[in-house]
Amino acid sequence: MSTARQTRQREVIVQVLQQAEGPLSAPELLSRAQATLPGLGTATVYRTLKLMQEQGEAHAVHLDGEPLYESSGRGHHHHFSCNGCGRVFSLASCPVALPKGTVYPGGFVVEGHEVTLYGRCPACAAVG
Amino acid sequence: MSTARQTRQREVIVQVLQQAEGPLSAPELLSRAQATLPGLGTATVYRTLKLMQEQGEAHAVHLDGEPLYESSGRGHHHHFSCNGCGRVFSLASCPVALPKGTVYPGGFVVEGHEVTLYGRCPACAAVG
DNA sequence: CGCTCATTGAGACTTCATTCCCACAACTGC
DNA sequence: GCAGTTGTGGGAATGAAGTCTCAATGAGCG
Repeated sequence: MSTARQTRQREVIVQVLQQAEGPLSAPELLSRAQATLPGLGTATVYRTLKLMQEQGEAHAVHLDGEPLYESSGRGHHHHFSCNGCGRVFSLASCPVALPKGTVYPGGFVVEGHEVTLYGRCPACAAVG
Repeated sequence: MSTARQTRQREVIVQVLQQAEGPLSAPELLSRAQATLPGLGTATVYRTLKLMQEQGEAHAVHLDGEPLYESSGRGHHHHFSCNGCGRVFSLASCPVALPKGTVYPGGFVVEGHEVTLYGRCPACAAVG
């Protein structure tokens, strides 16, 4: 049995992930965490991410093939990918009404769904 | 200026892609095309795929990080990923009513969307 | 038919995300 | 504070997707 230890690096990684506006790529997460903890290494980020995923504290989403990570516990939500700056945001509301068990024409039984919206984030929309 | 030539391999690749039940991964596409054209190489599949994308005849979608390719010209549609067999299907109907230009709370201007449904395909639902 | 240039196949190579290795550092219980 | 174990950093290693090289092949115009 391993006793998960409380370290400065894990603390920072978790914090960065929780304060992010949406899911982050590993390099982005690393870069943001290094602002607080300059010596932080790649391996540690991945290790911590893996640990968090095993404990259900975080999970991975893929957007256009990019692997992104976000902390769990935000409930049902979807993502908004900005065509301007490329950042990804989490959205609280869900534009889809598809209760689990809905059957689609052809006999497809729906158990879950994922939605990604593309467009302009507030900042990019303001610029034009 | 290059004159795009009509070759047997391109013909087969295009056909396989058009007859597929949904987007295919490159290896899957390769494998299906090899049923008709045994000697077909990886490079040719990627080259043709790239060519088709440049000409708007095909495009890539990413599902859980898997890069999949499908032929264009099917109009607005979404995908259904089977939790049983892992295959991906194209669905004609769209469960989302989000006209381009919709503004989401917070100032997010929607320009497009992508939906993926997860569940059981007809075959897997029948089995249990 | 003959020629030229696009295309092909095979495998080496590149790129990138992620993991491994290992010596050193740092938690935690005592 | 000490011991012992877990965590860390960095660079090498791995694995997978896709691209490149190059000699051989073949499409298509004249």
